[in-house]
Amino acid sequence: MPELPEVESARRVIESYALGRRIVDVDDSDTYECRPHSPGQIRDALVGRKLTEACRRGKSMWCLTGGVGRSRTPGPELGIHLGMSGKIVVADPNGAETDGGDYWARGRAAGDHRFTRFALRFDDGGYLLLVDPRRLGRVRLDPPHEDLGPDAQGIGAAEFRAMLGRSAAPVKARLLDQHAIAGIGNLLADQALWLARVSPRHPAKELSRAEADRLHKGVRKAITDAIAGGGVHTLSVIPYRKAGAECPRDGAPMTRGTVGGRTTWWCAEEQKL
DNA sequence: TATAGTGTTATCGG
DNA sequence: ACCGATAACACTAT
Repeated sequence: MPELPEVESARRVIESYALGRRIVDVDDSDTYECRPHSPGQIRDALVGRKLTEACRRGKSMWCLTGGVGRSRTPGPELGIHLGMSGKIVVADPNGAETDGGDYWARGRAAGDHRFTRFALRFDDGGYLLLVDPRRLGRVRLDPPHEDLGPDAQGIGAAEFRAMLGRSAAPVKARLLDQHAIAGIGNLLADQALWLARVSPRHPAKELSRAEADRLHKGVRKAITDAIAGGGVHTLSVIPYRKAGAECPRDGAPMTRGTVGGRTTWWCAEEQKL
């Protein structure tokens, strides 16, 4: 689920609804989601503070925190990664919930907290939840962010070409490498490659200048479209990632394969090596 | 019942 | 040490 567009939606939910509310309790008892912290460690670090800012780079989020009481000394950062199935839910004092969009809403009734793995409770009675069925998400204090590449949403053409660099890996694998460029996931990569008419298996370092620039534009457009549409599942080629589907541009059969360790669909007619 | 999956990372071989 | 490929992680949906 969450790729850059979904994480950005979640960040905006936190920014709009969770900042400035005093934290009075924290449920950090899920030792898998909160590792390497021990239960109570995150609670002890956050109780009495407020979230003051919601930040994002690629698929990683973190919140800045203020001092306890009137103290000017800021608290630790609260890092949140949504993993494969995570979603942020914020509730107002009346318990009315807001989340980052409809990407996980299907089949999951609001108010079902079976999969809540982490929770902040505010002094007004509202709360912030991380709901994550697969438990591949992460919550941690003071997460490192310097190991991420430039954010895919704002990257420039020259920086994008430099990122492709001399990598011999298939270009899709390079797009998925968060150290090289942060925020692109499996579906965003397939959409961007399809928009640019570039084969996912094309070695990154062998792309022509024109191909690299088309791909850069494809990445930017895919992200913009996904944020506007409500998630990566709304991107135009995604419905054609299935057996028997035909490319919506030229009608050629869609090809399935594994690239960069992930299931990949592309139009072999338009996206040639 | 078996398999795939919108992510990350430890591990292994080159 | 770097690079790339693969398995593993936890759990649901098909």
